[in-house]
Amino acid sequence: MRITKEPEVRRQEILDAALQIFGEKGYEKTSIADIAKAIGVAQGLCYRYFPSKEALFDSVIEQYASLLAEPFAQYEKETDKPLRQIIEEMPATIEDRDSRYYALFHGAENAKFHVLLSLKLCEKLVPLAERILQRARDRGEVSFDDPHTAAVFCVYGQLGALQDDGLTREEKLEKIRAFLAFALHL
Amino acid sequence: MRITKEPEVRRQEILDAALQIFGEKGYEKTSIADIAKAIGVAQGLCYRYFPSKEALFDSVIEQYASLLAEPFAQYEKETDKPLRQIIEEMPATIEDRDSRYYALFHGAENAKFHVLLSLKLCEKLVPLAERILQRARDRGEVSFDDPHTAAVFCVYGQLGALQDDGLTREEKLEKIRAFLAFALHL
Amino acid sequence: MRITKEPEVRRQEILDAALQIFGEKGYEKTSIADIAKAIGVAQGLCYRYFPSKEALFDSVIEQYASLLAEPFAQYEKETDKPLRQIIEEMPATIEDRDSRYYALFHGAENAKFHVLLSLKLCEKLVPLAERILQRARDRGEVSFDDPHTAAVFCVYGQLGALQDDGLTREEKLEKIRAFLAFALHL
Amino acid sequence: MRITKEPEVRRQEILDAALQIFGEKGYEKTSIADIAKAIGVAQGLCYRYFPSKEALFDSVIEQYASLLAEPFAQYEKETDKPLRQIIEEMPATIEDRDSRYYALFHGAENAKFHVLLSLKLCEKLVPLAERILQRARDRGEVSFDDPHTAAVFCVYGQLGALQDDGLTREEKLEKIRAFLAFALHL
DNA sequence: TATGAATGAGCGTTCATTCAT
DNA sequence: TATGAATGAACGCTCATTCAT
Repeated sequence: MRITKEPEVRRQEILDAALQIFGEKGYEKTSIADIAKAIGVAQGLCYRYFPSKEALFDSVIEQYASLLAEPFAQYEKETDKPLRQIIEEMPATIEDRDSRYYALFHGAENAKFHVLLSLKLCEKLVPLAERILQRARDRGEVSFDDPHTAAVFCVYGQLGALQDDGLTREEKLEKIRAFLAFALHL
Repeated sequence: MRITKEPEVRRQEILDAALQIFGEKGYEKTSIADIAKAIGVAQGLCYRYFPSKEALFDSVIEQYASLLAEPFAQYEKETDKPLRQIIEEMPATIEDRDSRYYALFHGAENAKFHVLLSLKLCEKLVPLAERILQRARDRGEVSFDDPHTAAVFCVYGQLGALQDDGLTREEKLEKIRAFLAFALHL
Repeated sequence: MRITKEPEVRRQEILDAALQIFGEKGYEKTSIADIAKAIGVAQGLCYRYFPSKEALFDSVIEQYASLLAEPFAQYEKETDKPLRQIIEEMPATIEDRDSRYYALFHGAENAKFHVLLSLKLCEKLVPLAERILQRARDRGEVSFDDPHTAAVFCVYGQLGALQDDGLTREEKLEKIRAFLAFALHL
Repeated sequence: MRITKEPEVRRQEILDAALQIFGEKGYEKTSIADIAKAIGVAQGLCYRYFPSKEALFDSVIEQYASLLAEPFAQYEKETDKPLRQIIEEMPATIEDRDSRYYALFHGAENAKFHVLLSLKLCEKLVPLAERILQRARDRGEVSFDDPHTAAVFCVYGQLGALQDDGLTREEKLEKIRAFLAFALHL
């Protein structure tokens, strides 16, 4: 039984399955056969869309980090709220979409996948955060010299705080908000 | 020709070789055979000391992160300098030892190794930074509510800033110092 | 040079080679590489057809025991001869096909293989023998209470007698016939 | 800590542990290391007592089959009861000692071990059974031509009957007794 | 007699990748 | 575009066995 689909559709199908399975089992323990089987397709077909397993993996990380960053990018583009309010709302915004896949990312097996993805996401969030901080500075809400470094600290510091064990997600977010308000002198 | 060594010595020998090679080629492209060959020993011997390749890898990360954290731990234990001065000196201190192995960590192949190691290092640095911040607060130099979260942001923010491309190491460090002084209200 | 075959054909090819080599060298001393090499095929291919070496071995035993039992199954289905005559003819019938592979089964190396196969064969022969004895009883030729146990003794006793050393095959068969006639009160 | 023992004691200690573990895990999945560890001894020591793993295995089978046969050998040497009574008592006699280790022999893993041991045991029982039948014939209780073949059928038939599934041990033994009485014309 | 670190060869297995169809 | 049998290279790992102590 041979089902033909639009190349873009097939490509996305492979990416979706790969995300799922890489997320569950990690890079090494996932085989191309696993991915192909998950969408009911011949192994060879994956190689028409991605030159190698590693390239597929990188595409997955790239695309999924973008997906996770997207709602925040939207938010950043549209908002002109005061920074204090943004900090209040931001984490919730980010997590909206995240939570859909959140379950995947906390096994023992896939810790490395999680880490790689988180870092990629940070990379994408930094310029957004930087723009927000820039505008806040332009409006006189804050007064640091270097919005880029400030953005880096905000984003990666948040990563670290979320990584931290021992608290509920909600508690972590509350602490993040409090510290950001302090550090940015709001 | 059979050379017998003290178990601890052999174990460390394996760990050292593994660090070297994992750092050069990354986890997957490194085989146990590579490591064994590097120290002129039978493959099987590695399995007397580590139950699996993954366990060996984890031990390498663990030990090397400790090694990198050690000088800073020393520094933290002995110092009672004002926070401002610590920030001035700290990065240099950390990098002393780091630089010895620094060359290993920036290939394209081993990015994942680097990332994992950095994160492990951050884990180890957070409690040290926390203690320093605590003491500074006790001395009235700073006034945040939550030294733990502050430490997390300092350490992970620094990670992000060092990860950032496009600047020399020295420039990055300068920006880190500046932002820390600002964020901690010094 | 890549030769593709029908899965069933390939599967059988592997089974045949495996029988040959397991029979010659025994389970442990046979490697999958040996089997693959014998049919000029990549090792990995064996794992498309059998999930493990042990599963392959079991399939070999199973299939070959069936093969050896088959002529006797034929015979059982068609015959309605008196029991006395069946005993006279039976061993010869069984051994027809057996002898084709007989050479394989008497090295020192493969004793275990032989034993396992023999036992499997006995398992398959018992129900056939039971049916024969049942019919003989229905015809009043014999008069035991429990045809199943009788069949078990006939089949396994024969196994023991053939296993026994020191006589030619023909002599053993003659003794088997004589004892069966006696034990069944013919 | 180095404990020296009489060679014979050590040898037996190794045999006992090997029986235990071969019985549990089967030949292949048992390593010399397992056996050595079980008695708290260095691997190398096993090689002072047995030239190879296979030799150790064979010794285990040999010795344990003898152990199992021993009570029946005793019985055979001392008894001059009528055959009918021997048949009544025999199975119980055999199983006395057997049952001590019986638990070991019915996993899926060690089926092959069980089979090999059973066959070895049969080998050892045949001459005993033969002597008993011989004496019974001398006393005029039975009247077959060939006591050897009769013994073979009795012993191996019993093996098959015990191997058979679906009945309790007690039921099997009852059927064996009944058939033997019939087959030997008692 | 006993140790246990070390060997070294090999094995089962996996899998990314290819290619004839 | 899609299949899936086939490849081939390697890899993690095991283990019987040895040997310096």
